[in-house]
Amino acid sequence: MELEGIIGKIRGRGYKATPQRVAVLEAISAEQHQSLEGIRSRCPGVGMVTVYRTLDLLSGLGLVRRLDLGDGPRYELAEDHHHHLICEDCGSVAEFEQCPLDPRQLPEVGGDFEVRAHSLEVYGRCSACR
Amino acid sequence: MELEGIIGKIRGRGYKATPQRVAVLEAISAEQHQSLEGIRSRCPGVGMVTVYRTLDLLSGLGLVRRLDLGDGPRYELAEDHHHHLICEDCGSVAEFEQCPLDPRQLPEVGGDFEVRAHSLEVYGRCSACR
DNA sequence: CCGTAACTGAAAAAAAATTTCAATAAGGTA
DNA sequence: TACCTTATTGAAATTTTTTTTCAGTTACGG
Repeated sequence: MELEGIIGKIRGRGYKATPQRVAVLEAISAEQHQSLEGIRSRCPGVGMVTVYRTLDLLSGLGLVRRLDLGDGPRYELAEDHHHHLICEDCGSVAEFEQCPLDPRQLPEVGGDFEVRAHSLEVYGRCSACR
Repeated sequence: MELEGIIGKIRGRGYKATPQRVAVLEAISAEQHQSLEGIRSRCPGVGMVTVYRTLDLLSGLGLVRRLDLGDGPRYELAEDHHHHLICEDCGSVAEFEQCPLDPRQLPEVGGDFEVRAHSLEVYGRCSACR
């Protein structure tokens, strides 16, 4: 759990590491790609408004990623580089680490676009649904 | 413009090609990755509920893709295979055709996951913002 | 410690999405 | 062509989600 590092980044950028923000962060780190509801239920003491604002802040800082995998928005820690396998039948989401991007081609795609990050979602059917 | 083909697919699956659905389809095809508001303003005669339902239907049929590029949901025709360059400064969205995925690696990522499609978003800064 | 600017949260408001249901119309059939 | 059946539409109401407001609170540098 690298929460310490993330908290350090929050402070480093001039924001306060309040208990509420830390609680939201812990909630997010408990499980990847959670719904808002899931996050909220993991930090019941934090007001809804603060959860929204904290997610905005952390997304803006690039510490948290916001996903749309079909239903409502989902959130996850942006620490590690990984991608998603989304089952179109049951909606389950799995992750995989091995990035199938060809690194030689990525810099070319954009011309003078400065690439900073990327996000890949793979859709299909999971083994259980086959 | 391949609307005829898409309309054929709607009918082929047993759904009716109503004027409202065609109007929504034309609105979507007018510009890629539009917001709901943009689509609505391009087919003012179609009620909001019908727009929502049509987008659900077309997404379900795989004819339209739903995106989350940062702000609200966006939609585009799913005909052609392309990906997105999203500028984190100004929010502009560009497309590119050349898919940088290594096709040899993709089948392996999922184990027994059956891959049907994928979606790639590249984040960074556009040339204008540099 | 103190002071201050950043932060929180309850309530209210606004925005977005969904449900309901009576009326309508597409598209097959005779 | 007229008809019939069933899918579809849309206005209104409802529900859900997100944002705004603002008075009170707190983190943290000095």
